[in-house]
Parts: sequence; structure tokens; C-alpha cells
Amino acid sequence: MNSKKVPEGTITRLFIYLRELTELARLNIRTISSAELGERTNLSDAQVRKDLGYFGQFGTSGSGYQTEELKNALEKILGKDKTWNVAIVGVGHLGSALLTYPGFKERGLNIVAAFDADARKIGKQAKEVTVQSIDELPGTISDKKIVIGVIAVPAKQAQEVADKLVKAKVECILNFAPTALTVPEQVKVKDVDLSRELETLSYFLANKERTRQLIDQQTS
Amino acid sequence: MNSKKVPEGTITRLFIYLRELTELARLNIRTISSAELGERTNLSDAQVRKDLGYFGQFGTSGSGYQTEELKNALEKILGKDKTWNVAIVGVGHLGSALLTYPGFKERGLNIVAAFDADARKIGKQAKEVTVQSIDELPGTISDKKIVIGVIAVPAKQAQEVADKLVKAKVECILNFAPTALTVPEQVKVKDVDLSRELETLSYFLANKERTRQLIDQQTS
DNA sequence: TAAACTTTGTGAAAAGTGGCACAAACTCTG
DNA sequence: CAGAGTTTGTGCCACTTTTCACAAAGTTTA
Repeated sequence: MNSKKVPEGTITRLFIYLRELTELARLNIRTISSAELGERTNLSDAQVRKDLGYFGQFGTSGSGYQTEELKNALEKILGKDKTWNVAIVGVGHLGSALLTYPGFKERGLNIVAAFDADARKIGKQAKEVTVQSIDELPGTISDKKIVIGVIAVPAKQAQEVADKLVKAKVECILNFAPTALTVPEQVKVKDVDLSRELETLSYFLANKERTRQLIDQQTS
Repeated sequence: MNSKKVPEGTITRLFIYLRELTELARLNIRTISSAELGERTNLSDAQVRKDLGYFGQFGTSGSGYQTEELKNALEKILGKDKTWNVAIVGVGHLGSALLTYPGFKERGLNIVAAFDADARKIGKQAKEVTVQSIDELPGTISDKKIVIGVIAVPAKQAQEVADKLVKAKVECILNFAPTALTVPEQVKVKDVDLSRELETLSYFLANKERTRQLIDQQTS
């Protein structure tokens, strides 16, 4: 166990290991080696061991890792035992889709509020929440102990919404707007930008002769 | 111009520069320096120059870059002048949303086919395409010259669909299923996994005391 | 129990990526 | 046209992340 900075890639991969371990546990496979876990996740054995190494020693030389034990350890490390409240800002095309996306709840993220600036949308019932005016954002964030704000508004309004969320003291922002946000450094911003992924594909296709071996498949 | 591997981050940023250059051209601004372009995109001047340096020499010492010229060059590099045909496999919640997402067409990616294994969905009209049986996949991929396959099926079926797409000779796969795909290395896989992003947030919140300074905000 | 085998955990090397800094190239000014 | 000013392109350095490689620890076999 070392206490150095944990790379973001490591966190991403721990979730991948956890998924695989859950499957292995279901199949009643009791132990697994880093080599085998790597094989199943398209990662190297060394990578698996190094990633786990940031958090402790979980394996046994000669036999590998106890599936169930490692799974439990990862769940704890990754905060799978906790839940957080989420607010979605912007109830357009994307915002609506997010409100019905079951993946939030599955990961302990409860959507407990939705906001929109458009008066026609206010009061609408979307799944379990009622769309509120954006003016009510500060009060609701505080009252409902919301720690994650999801930005699903057009790029032009994204910074403004981010400022409101920061002022209301959310701890994380999940940004779906294709724009770079400026926030204080204690607030974690996670950008999700499908258009960026599509653009990368477009580049790859346009340059595939040239880059075929150069740009390699990446995990994220 | 060096012929080394181009970092994926560079590609992402080139699209950002292109967006800015398009705006600058619209405003009739003829030239721009790396410093100014960096300022407008929240990046350093050195970064701008280094990124462009992977593809050639576009600037003039003392005056900077010709807006229009650089814009055209980037469009060519990034394949903005070309279009590709796309098939979506899996017309559930996510697949349907993707079918109506305008971002594909905006980036030169035309969705020309959709497949689903569920007989009840086959024949349904979704925007401009009709949902076909998955058995028709090989023929349609070939007939319609489809080069990108989008996987929007549950994780369990994802590998099977990937195999079909590879066999049908697509060049890229955009994978929305939260699972690692195994494909021949000439096929480019781009994983898009919202759950992974949510999980990272969840980890951040679970460990924020410990990690506050350790994990830094990242651009992607 | 001892030898052969397997597998971990981790320093050390390698690779990848961004920033600095400066010579060279160009522009501007008087 | 010469000197001052501006800006590029890139070698080099610092930092982060991945891979290598191997001693140490455990397991299996006979």
C-alpha cells in the first residue's frame, strides 16, 4: 500500500475489475489470478496488480485473489455502499433521457430534483421528480442535500448553470455540454461529451491508412 | 511535421481549435496567434503549437496563423469533408435516443440502418430508418457500405454483436455496453460508458477527504 | 519435506504527454 | 533598410503512467 496519487485510469479500471469479479462470483469461481483477470478485461497482469497495489495487498502468492474477498474490498474502496443525491439541470432531450436512465440509481445516485429555465416545463412530472424553476435551485440543493449537479443545457448556458451549482455548494458536476467549465478546484467536474467521441471516430476513419498502427484502442 | 504517434488528446483539441477558428472566420478575423487561440480555448500557447506541429507547419513567425487557411487544413485533417454510414444495433432505450440524436449527422455520420433481435421491434420506423432483424445485418452492412457499428445492446450480448459487426467488416465500433470487447486490432473500438463516468464520481465522493488534492480535474 | 511451480507485490526502466524556453523566421517602424 | 518586436517550431526537461522483471511468498507434487 503506498499513499501516492491514484491515477484516474486506475479508478476506472477498478470498476472494470469489480464488474468482472461480480460475474466470477456469480459463476462460483473462487479464486482468480491477475493474469486471468487481465485476460478477461483486456488489460495486462501487471496493470491489474499495480492498480490493486494502490489500495493494499489483496492477493496470495501462488494462488491469486479470492474472488469474493476482492469484490468486497473493491466495493468498499469504490464507495458502492453509499448513495448520493443528484439534481439535473436542463430537461430537454438529453435531460429527460437522463431522468429515466436507470444507471444512476443502480450506482447509488438518486435523482431527487430537476430544474429548467423554460416556464412551460416547470411543474411537469418526470419520473419521481417535478421540474422546478431554476430560481429554486439554491434552496432545493441545500434542502435536499444534493451533492451532484448534472448539466444538460446548451453550451451557451452551461457556465452560468455551473456557477449557480458551485454557489449552491454541490461537490461534483457532471457536464454534458460540449464546453469547458471553469470552477473552483475543490469541485470535481466530469465531462461527458458524445460529440467528442464521434469526432475521434471521424478522424480515425479519415486517417486510417496513416494511423492504423499509430493510434491504439484505448480503454476510455 | 513529425510522424510520431498522435496523442488522442491532440485530436480532441484540434476539434476545439476548429470550432474556435470557425467562429473567428465568421467574425472576419484574418489571423490569430497560438497565444490568442490558446486563451480562447483555455489551453496554453505551447500546447496549441505542439498539437498543430504533429500535422505540419501552418503558421508564420511574427504574425501567427491565417484563420481561414488553418480552418481548412484542420477540416481536412479531421475528416470534416467526408461522411460515413452508421448502423445502430439495439433499439432499446439508448438505441432509440441515439437514432434521434442530431450529433451524428452534424459530424458527417449518417445512421442508415438499425437492427434489433426482438421480433416486436422489427419493421418499426425510427426516424429515417426501419428496424431490421439482426439476421439481415451482414447483408445490409455490406450493401449500404456501413463502416461504423454502434452497439447499444445489453452487456451480455455485446461481444456477440461485435463479432457479427467485425465479420461484416465494419471499421469502427462505438460501444455503449459496459463490457470489454475483443476484436481484431485493425478494428477501432471506442467505448462510451456513462456508468463508468458516474462510478468515477461516486468514487470521488466516497473518498473526497482522502483524495481532494490527489485526483485532479481532467479534461476528458 | 523438499523441489518444482505459480503468482504476488514492487522497485526500476520505458513510454507517453505537457510545459518551458529559445533560436530562427518573419513583421513592423522610423 | 536596420533594429526592435513578435511569434513560430521544436529540442529538452519534468511529470505521470505503464510495462518489465524478479525476489519473495505461497502452493502443489511426489
